[in-house]
Formats: sequence, structure tokens, C-alpha cells
Amino acid sequence: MGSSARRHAHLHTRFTLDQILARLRSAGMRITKGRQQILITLLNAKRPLSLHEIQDAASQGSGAPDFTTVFRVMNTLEKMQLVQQVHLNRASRYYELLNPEEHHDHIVCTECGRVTLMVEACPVQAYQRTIERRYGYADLKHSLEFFGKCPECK
Amino acid sequence: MGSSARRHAHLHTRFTLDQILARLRSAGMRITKGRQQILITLLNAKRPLSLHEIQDAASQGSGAPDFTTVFRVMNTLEKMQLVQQVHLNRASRYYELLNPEEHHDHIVCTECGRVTLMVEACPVQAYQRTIERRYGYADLKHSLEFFGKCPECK
DNA sequence: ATACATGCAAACATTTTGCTTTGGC
DNA sequence: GCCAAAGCAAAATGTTTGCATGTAT
Repeated sequence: MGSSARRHAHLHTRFTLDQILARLRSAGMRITKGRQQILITLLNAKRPLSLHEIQDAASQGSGAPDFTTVFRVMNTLEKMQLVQQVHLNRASRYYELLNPEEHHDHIVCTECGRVTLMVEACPVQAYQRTIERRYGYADLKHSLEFFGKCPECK
Repeated sequence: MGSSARRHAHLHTRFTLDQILARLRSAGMRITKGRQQILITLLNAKRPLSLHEIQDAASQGSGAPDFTTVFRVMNTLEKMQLVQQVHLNRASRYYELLNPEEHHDHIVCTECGRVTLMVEACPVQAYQRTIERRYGYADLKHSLEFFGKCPECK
């Protein structure tokens, strides 16, 4: 493959670890080893992760946070709007880091479970404001997942 | 309120009970009292229901299907694409009947949990074909939910 | 009569909470 | 040293399976 594929690749404008840690600090939270491991795991993730996956990955280094810790940290990060749940129609919950500017959606294969990240601009983003006005809701976020058969499975 | 509100109300082009029963029959499935109760419950539902809610509602009449039955029937209906899961960020799964032509999405209040059905044309529907081609997926369905503060809670 | 479907009970998975101990500030 | 956070254990909740019995066809 040449550079044409790469030309379409978008810049992942993600939070940096330091930016997130600064947010935690300014919220009066403490920077523990476990939290750092979890955040590094999320930063490296190429797809949404379950709590167990986060714990496993975060335990590679020296930290090895307890499952309960992962559970509580993820709850906190979700409330702080630093992470988001992604619905993959599986038994457990999946999380991903929320990017400050960019929003992307997912395609999930109904056969093999594979998750593809969509790189185009989200078609819903533009409607959000209109919907807020029409239905009187405020602070709208959304969650959009596509389900179908991936190239391999179809 | 005058008729102006009603003017925007759309026709709920839903399956009829008989249509669904015909589909079950042609799939070689048997028409039991429990299944009928469940389907009637889904037809009357004004919002997505959990398995327990379906069981409770379906037990009003004489049928009273067991929870396991509800679980299995819903799984089957989902595979048959007659119902769909809706993600409300709650502990359990919620289901709704899938309409043959019309597709609608939901707005969920993050404070009180209230669910509002959206009546406009779904902005994603139009993109689905494009996405199928671009990513090589087939038979795409999607799930779109908005989360925010409802008029009462904001 | 013959499967298919149900009900019941038990297993399983995941999420959540209580409480004691640890460690960041 | 103080108090938030972690770890551990146990409970609560929700989902799924096995098997004997019932029932639609």
C-alpha cells in the first residue's frame, strides 16, 4: 500500500497523559500508580476495552490495579467525561477515551465481533444542536454504532 | 393543545400481530400463548422494555410466561430481526419492536432516565449505504441514542 | 405422536458495595 | 498525619444453560 491510504488517515487529536493528569489534579484527585496504568492503557487502546481487558493490560507493568479499582476509576472518568461507554452488544461494558475535538463511531461485526473505527466526520454531530432545541434537552452527547457483517464474514 | 402538534405526528407503520405471527409460522415456530402475550406487550409499548418489564406486562393476561421464556423468545425475535436492543446505559437490556419501514432513535435523560422517542427521519439512515461500501460491511443496522438533560431536569 | 417450547432450578458472569489497609499529598 | 484510594471479600444483579414436563402442530 502506498501513501494514498495514509493520506486519508486523520490526526488522532487525543488528550496526552499529562493533560489528563492535570485534570485529575485540578479536580482534587490523587495521581496513583494504578490510575496512571489505566490511563496509559486507554491511551494505547486501538478499540474499546472492557473492564477486565483494562485491568489485564494495566497489569503488564508494575502497577497491577485491582478489578474494583478499575471499576471505580472508570466510573469516575466517565463522570468527568474523559471516557465514554461504547455499546458492542456484548455481555460487558466497553470503554474508550473521549477525544477533546474529534468524535468517532464504530462498526461491529455481528459474526466475529470485530470492531472497526470510523474515520469520517460523524453525520450526527451536526444535528445535535437542532435536536436539543426541538426536544428541549441540554448537553446532548450521543452513541452511534453500526452492526453488520465485516468483509471477512460476509 | 390544538391540532398543530398532531399534524407533525407520524404514522407508526408497525407490524401487526398477525403479520408477525405469520413470520413465526413460516419460520417453523409454534404460536404459543406466551409468545402472543410477549408480542402484544411489545406492540403496546411506548418505550423500550427490559426483559423483566416484558415479563411483568405479558403476565397481565392469563399467559404469564416465565422469565426464561421471555429471555429465549426475545433472543429468537432478535435473530429474526423483529426486535432490536436499545442501549439506555442501564444495568439491563432493553428491547423494542423493529418497524418495517420506519426507524426511530431515542433521547435518554441522564438524570431521571426518561426516554423520548425521536420522530424525525434518522440522519444516519442515508449514510448507511455509503458506509457499507467504504468499509466493506454488509447488512448494516445501527443503534443511535442521545444522552442529555431533559426539559424537567436541566 | 413428535418435536418444539416452557418452567423450574441452578450455574455463570458482571457489577456493585462495605470495610480495612495503604499511600499520595 | 490526614484523608482519598486501593485491595479484598462478599453481595447484588442480570444473563444463560440443563433437563424434565407440557403442548402446538
